Amino acid sequence: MSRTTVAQILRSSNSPGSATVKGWVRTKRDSKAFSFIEINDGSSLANLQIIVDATIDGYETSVHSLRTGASIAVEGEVVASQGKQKWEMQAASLMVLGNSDEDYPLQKKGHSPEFLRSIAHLRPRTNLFGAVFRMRSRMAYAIHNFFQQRGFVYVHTPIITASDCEGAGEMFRVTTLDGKTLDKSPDEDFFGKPAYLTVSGQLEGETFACALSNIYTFGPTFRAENSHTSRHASEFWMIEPEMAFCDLQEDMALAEEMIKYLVSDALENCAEDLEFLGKFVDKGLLERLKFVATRDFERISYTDAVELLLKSDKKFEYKVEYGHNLQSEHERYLTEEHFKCPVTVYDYPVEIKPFYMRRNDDEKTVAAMDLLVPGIGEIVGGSQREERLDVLRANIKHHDLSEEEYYWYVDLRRYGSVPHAGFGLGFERLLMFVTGVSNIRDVIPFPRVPGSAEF
RNA sequence: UCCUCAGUAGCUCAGCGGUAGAGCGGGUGGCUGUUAACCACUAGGUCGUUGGUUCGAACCCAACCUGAGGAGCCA
Repeated sequence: MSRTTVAQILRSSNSPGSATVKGWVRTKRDSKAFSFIEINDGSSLANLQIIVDATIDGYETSVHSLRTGASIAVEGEVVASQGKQKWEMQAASLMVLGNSDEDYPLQKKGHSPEFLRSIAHLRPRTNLFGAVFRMRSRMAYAIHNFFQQRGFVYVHTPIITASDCEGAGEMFRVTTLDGKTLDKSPDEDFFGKPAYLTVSGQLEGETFACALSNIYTFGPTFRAENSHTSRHASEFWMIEPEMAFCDLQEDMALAEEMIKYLVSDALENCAEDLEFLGKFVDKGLLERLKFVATRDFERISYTDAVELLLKSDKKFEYKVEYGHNLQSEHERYLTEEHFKCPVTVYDYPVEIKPFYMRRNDDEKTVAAMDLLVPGIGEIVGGSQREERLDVLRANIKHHDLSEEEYYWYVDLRRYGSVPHAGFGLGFERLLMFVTGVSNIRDVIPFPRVPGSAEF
């Protein structure tokens, strides 16, 4: 008989009749005449309760010695439960596929996220991580839906790249030189020049936007920053749409629309997992998500934001000053205390932003934007790109970059240049926002952070 | 890179200068449909590491390691 998932059984409205389920034992309660076994196969948060009478074949040898974590296959009749769940299974036969050693580390009680991180190979078997990673999968799917429905083309930008800097942080070097040859010149290395893991697919994305109009990337990126916070990882996934014939206004509108779309999709399709997360991880989660899905976001220029911060009674650890980046505490004040909703801050001072952002007519600011959300801070960063050849060239020079290195990027401005814009969305930051999980290491299957690349 | 806090049983923690403890988990047995089941018994620890102070250190001091939180950088 083919396998029925736990989710299929639990969600059926009529009695499903006889079925075979396979999964892992979450808990077992023995009585003299029978045992209750709860199994989970990851198809849903909830477990299926199975009643095994002691009269069943092999009860003494198999069921009695069954431990938490064991994998089993059970065939039986699904019947209405006398307990608090709707359905349960009366086992006709039970097969132990693999018992679990007695030192199985997952108990039938709450564990700290730090401990679970140390057993990242087993943590998807917990309610929390099952919920988080089902949602991660759903959100990835929803991201593709969002862009595909709008006619965006999915582009795979390279993971190994030779163009350095881009102003997006420290890079990991990729090399085949070993301990003996490490002092050799990069000319003799695998690619004939220094190569790195990408920190962003944006520049390559722009080349495709300048041909296919609307594109997006969705893939891993790497930053060798030595940052120790709950919001940074060395390897993370990023979504980067890029649109030709597009200005900053349309760019901001797309970012806001996207966040709303993803939050709505989660509410619609991850109800069971969200209910769990709202109960055990973040009490205000559902309320916040519903709020974000329905309410308009705020927008404020950098200049106005600075003024607003200066006028506020709030005491900040760091001074608010025009021309400086907004500190985390400033961003959080805007989104969490002042507006109490997602806020897009736009038109930043030219000095604090990278070379490719479009200079505004005031000559003091660039057409850049950051979308801030409560609890996380910056979740999206984007800009309209500089499409004017002479201005871009001057910027490259001003930032001490080599125009030769970026000849292909400059070429886009020589052959049919168009206004274009895009943004980057940190996938894990989105997941933190949508799941209420407060540490980035708990929304990525195997986190890589400075000093740690286990599993 | 900087600042702060924490490392005691498999897990969560108490003990804070005088012979190492609890709950949960594990093992064994019992049990009336249980649901983080219940009851009884039981095994389990170089108290993160290395030095120092002391008659005596899990406890005081120093350095280091690991983890967490925050800052910066960013997504």
